[in-house]
Amino acid sequence: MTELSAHYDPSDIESKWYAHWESQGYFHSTPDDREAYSIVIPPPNVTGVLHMGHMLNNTIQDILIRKARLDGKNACWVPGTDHASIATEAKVVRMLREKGIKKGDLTRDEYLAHAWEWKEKYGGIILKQLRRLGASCDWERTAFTMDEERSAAVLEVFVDLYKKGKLYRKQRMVNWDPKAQTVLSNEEVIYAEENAKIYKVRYDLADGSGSLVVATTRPETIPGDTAVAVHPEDERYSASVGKQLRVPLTDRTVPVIADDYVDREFGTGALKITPAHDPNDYEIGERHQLELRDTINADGTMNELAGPELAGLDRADARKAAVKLLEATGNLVAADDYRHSVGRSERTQVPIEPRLSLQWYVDMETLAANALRAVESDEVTLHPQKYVGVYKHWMNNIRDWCISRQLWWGHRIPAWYVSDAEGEEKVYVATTAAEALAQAQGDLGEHITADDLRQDEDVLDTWFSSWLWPMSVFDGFSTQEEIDYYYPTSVLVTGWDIIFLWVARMVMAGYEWKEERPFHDVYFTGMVRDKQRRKMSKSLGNSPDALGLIDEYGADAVRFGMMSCSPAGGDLLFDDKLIQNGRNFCNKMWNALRLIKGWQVDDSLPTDAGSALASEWISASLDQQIMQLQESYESYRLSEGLISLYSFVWGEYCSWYLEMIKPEGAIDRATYEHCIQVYSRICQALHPFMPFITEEIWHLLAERETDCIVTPMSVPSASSDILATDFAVLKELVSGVRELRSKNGLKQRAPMTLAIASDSPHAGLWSTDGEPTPLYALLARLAYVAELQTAQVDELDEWTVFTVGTEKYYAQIERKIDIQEERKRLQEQEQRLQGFARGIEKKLSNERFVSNAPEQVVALERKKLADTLTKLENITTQLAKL
RNA sequence: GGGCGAUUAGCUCAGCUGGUUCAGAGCACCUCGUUUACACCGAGGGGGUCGGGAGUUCGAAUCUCUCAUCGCCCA
Repeated sequence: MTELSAHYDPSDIESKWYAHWESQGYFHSTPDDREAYSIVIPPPNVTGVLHMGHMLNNTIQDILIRKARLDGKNACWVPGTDHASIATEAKVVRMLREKGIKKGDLTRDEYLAHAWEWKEKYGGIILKQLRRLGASCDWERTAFTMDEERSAAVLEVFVDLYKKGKLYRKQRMVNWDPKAQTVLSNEEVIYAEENAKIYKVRYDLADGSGSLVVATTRPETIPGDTAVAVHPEDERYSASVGKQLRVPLTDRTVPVIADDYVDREFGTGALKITPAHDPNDYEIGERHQLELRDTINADGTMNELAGPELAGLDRADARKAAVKLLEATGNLVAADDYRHSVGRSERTQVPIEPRLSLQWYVDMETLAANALRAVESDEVTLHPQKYVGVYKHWMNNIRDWCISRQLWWGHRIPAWYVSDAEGEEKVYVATTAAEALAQAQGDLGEHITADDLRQDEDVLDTWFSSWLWPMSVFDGFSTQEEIDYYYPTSVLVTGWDIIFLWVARMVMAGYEWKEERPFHDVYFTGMVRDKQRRKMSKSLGNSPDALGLIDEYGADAVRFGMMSCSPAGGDLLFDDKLIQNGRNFCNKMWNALRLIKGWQVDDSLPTDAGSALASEWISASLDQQIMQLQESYESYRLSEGLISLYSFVWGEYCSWYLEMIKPEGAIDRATYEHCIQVYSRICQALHPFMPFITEEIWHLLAERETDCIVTPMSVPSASSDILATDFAVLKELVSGVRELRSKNGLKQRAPMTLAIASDSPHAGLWSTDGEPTPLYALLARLAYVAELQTAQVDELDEWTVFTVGTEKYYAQIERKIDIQEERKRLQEQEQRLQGFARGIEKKLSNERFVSNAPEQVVALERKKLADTLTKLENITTQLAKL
């Protein structure tokens, strides 16, 4: 076991253990008698590749699932992907274009065949990549939102909502993406300030009595105008209200109407109303029963209603053309620079076109009420809590959910349309065409055939399948066994940016179909950003290559780096430095292993008292550490837990304990075994965070039958800290001696003789009845102390004095210290302590403090004061000696 | 315009229900060190009065108000 290399090399070790764990079936779960602990993965897009956000998110899930496994629970982490309608459609269309195929030339079925082919070939790469990270998913359960079970669930839910009257179809103003030719949800529209022009256009009154000037950023929509609105109290225009205006570029006239929506300060105070192309105008149009003139086609080109000059032009070109025409007719009064917020499609980046469209909606009222109550009553707990406010605000201002998308890739809406005898359209909603036909026949007569039924062309919003995910992955809509066992899931780990799109909707669905929350806790991760706080994005190119990082530093190092700096809900400002810390930590642990494995064990050696005491202390200290870690888990403070473990391993175990027991020659059996036992427990505690290196060290420490990943860790319920204070003094004294050497230019290992006043309360720590204590043995070893004398203070005049807490220690050394510096340092310290003492004195002389504050607090203040006064005395002594 | 949240060392952040020696960590910084686990290291050190102001309290980084700055969400 002497051939361990000086540096830890993760590459082979990581692949070796992942394969081993998988072959042992540790990740697979089936219901049994144990308590279930389940997590469903936030399904990444099937088109996705691993990026920093996924790594952070999935590391957290893996930590929680591994911890549950170590706690002896039946841990089940279900992986999968979602079909990502828009993103996948974009990829497939591009692939087809490269092959010279236009989507428009294909039938729906032909197109879908290509899409599935693409999905089988390239989709779900990300699931393979997650293995590199160490993700212990139950791969046998891998689900896809468009596979058979999940699709069946979607259709069933759609039909159910329809039967309950919670679905409706309505003409509404929607966010239309003319490039993708689909509706977008508000969340898929990104608003940003952009430079544009605002045009002032003159509209003449039809009776020739004058004109109004209207301000608009969209002159191309003028042919769609059906009114001009002014504020009812705007005196500038009160005479014009009710009159007709000639619409420029057309031969139509429209009325001037009064509506208090109009902002008198904005533009000219006269607003052209285009109900078919602006959501606000649409509402005004409804109030005033205005005509809808739709002048723009689905693909963003102008139609014949826009007039012969504009028809056929794209929106942007039409705007330029309209400006030219307005100039020609003399109606253009001004064109000023203007900065305003423009909404663009998250996917295609083109400006959103507000468009009237017949869409399916979910009535959210009752759904939202349940979801609101769940969070308010803490049935579903959000971490961190600050998102509760955001969540409630949204739930209280809920809007109906538009679920149809004008795409082919996705779940086709299970609604069939038939025209009845009067030519009126009838809708039949059913999970199958046959059922819909039966309904239609029952309703309209046996003469109706399958050919008369026309299925809705649209598919459902991808979120309409993901909101069922915690139920559908357990096939909860057709079988009971698994869902009864695994549902509700334990925790959901996701980004706060999809709190409405996904989290809230899952809560709604849970109560709607299982009458139960989908998860107990929600852990929101922050966004991964770069050092300048910019979001990681492909276009900025500021995102490191996730797999590249794993290749370079190892998965454990990457996991450590990300987790060490990611409080719940807080952003992670990514820096390679973080990952390097992780690598350094791995190396530290590796070298601790090398040290231990390099020791010769001599069974004939007795255990010395110092080592025995050190072992007792480190075990108690680890107990404490593990209890603290447990609390960190319970409150989802994973970063905190990891950091404190890290400090324990590096600081307490390596820097103090291993140095305390490090033998000159061979080591005794008991100390050796103890040190290995403690290290093994460390491996278990650290395993969820850094699974690979802990498994490796676990097996190198000792021959074992079991793997670290499945060896339950005992969590102490209480631990003794009686040794803690003694060891705190020991450490302080060791540091004090080291500082003394450092300041006096002495070699760290030069033997030194110390003394302590015989009446010092510390005296008993180092010797009893003239015999050195075990603690002294550790002091001698760590600080290279040759002797510690107990003497009367007046015998120590020639010695150098230094302090440990409130106690004076003396050292027999040759001073080489910079006296000026030291005096300055001590005087500064003196001043600070004097100020501190004054503060406490003031507090203690305040009668109200003494009578109101708890006894303990007052006693503590008294002790603080006494200690401070002692320290001041010590400083006086030290100064006098200089 | 409405809502949510933030402001603690050079940087990134802890500090939970106000009180355990005038605020902790990691990184960065400074000094020293390469005699056998680790320079992906060891030892030591410097650095902040908790955004400004007011208030509640015996006592506030921690509670309240206010101002300022920033971020996010929604209009």
